Amino acid sequence: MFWVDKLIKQLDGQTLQIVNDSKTPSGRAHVGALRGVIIHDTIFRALKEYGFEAHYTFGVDDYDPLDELPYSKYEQFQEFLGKPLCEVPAPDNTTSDMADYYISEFFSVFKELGVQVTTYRLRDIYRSGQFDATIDRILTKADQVRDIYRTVSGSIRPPTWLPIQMICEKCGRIGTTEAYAYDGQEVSYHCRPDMVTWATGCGYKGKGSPFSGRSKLPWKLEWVAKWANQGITIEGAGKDHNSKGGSRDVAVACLKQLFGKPAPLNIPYEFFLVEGAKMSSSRGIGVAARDMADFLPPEVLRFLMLRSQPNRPINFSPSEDAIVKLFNEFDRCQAAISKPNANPEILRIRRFSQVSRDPNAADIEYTIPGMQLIQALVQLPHLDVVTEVQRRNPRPFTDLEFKHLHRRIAAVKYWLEHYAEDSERLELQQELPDVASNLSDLQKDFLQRLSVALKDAVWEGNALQNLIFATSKLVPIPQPAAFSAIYIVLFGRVQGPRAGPLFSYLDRDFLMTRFNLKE
RNA sequence: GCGCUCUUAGCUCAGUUUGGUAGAGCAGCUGACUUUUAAUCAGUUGGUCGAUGGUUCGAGUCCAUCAGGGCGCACCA
Repeated sequence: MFWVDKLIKQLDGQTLQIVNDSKTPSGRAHVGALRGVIIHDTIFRALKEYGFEAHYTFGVDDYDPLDELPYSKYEQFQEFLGKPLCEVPAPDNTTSDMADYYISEFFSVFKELGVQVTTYRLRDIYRSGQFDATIDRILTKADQVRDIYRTVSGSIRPPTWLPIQMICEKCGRIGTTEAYAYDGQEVSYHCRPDMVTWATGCGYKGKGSPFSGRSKLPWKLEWVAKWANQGITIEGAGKDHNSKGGSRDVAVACLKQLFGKPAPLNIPYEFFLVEGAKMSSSRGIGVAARDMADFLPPEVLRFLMLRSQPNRPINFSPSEDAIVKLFNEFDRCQAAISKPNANPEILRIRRFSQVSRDPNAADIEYTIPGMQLIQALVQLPHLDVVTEVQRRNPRPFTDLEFKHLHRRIAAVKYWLEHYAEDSERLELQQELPDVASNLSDLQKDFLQRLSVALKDAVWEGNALQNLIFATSKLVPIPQPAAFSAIYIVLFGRVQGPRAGPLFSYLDRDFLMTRFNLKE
């Protein structure tokens, strides 16, 4: 059974389900951040399918302090370290602030993936006072919070420690203030220069109201506040939160003890890993969510994210083999739609991979050529890929198929430009490659005969393919050796696209010259 | 140090919650398609389920211990 169906079976009968997720917009969102998004979206879609009244909300944690510079080139942002992200200017001033800048890019991916969420910004929540009552309760019961910290996570807080971060009214920093007293109205705090290593407080000591956006809860308590205030019933988290005594445990304990509410259903999920760091740098991989969405078609990206069970890590590799396999598996999954006895789990995966939120959407039935073929055709110069694949297809493509075909072609081009190793490229060599000198005499003889035979050949794929076989018999030469000879002189590698059709796309004189090694 | 997770066919993984004769896809192999490519179709090989011990009429499944892999947390979110 598909993991999401199992998950929903565990739910109690409560009809209203609120699924929540969040992200701190402190830099370009990594592709791994999409895993949680897709997991929650899949749960959300499935809930509606099962007849629950479901909502999917997504919080932008833009009141968090800037605790590192997104890129070293932004050294001019040094002075903003410690200030709320929504108070830091955007790197290029295209948007009002840094938080908005980064989350906008992330949300643009949501849209393409068909992820529909109700978004909210923590700055608005705090400033509008929606958290005020919760903050008061937490501050009033700070002793219980300290106790939970001690018993659950084993961290000892001084008796004066308060779970609140005031915004320094002098320097505007939020990450450098230490609160030490609350009288029910105002919080006393100290903006300490040595509070954290990544930012320097101004030294101001002050006292002020923690309400209406003048303070922020630390992460663990902020989580509690969201759960308590918004009635969240389902929220998974990456394994970084799910260690014993980690933030999740502390938050759940606080929610129960301070607010008497049950913990939302957790879905602990593993990370999405992109092939080892060494490989990624050598391939110059951009692993931002935006980059991955530019590469993979949306339904393939969804497929990649949700076909693995949440508790399993996903290892993504942009190697040719891995990419071809990914698309092939997606195509098999796609083909299952029209098979009468298809594996039901495969059908579930396919359903939730589709971009459209409508489970009965008509736009999921299409069949387009596989990745190998498109990869080969895209790399042949002066060839209109769409025309060529249409010519081979038994029936005319539908508009929907054209759309997906174009998207797949774009994926191949993106892969070639950003990820492909030289050895993975299929480049028609302008000159005879050096490796051709390693050809055996038999292979050379074969190419020579082929060159002559091509002179009067019918220039059509199957006819050419047959000509190749016939020529190899004349030499005679084992066929694998014959084919690799062809690929070596054309591409400098031992394999390639189906030779007959390939020839038909190429110029007769060019091939005759290339195969005539004696020249 | 604390904790999570994984180990099942060559590869990627289902199956473990509620024990009952080992599964899928790919690869491989065989055959077909008037001839073998990173094509199509049909068929098919292949696993003492990481190790040891225990519970049981019966263990991939439950319990304990061990080994190996991956990862997280340690007062950041």
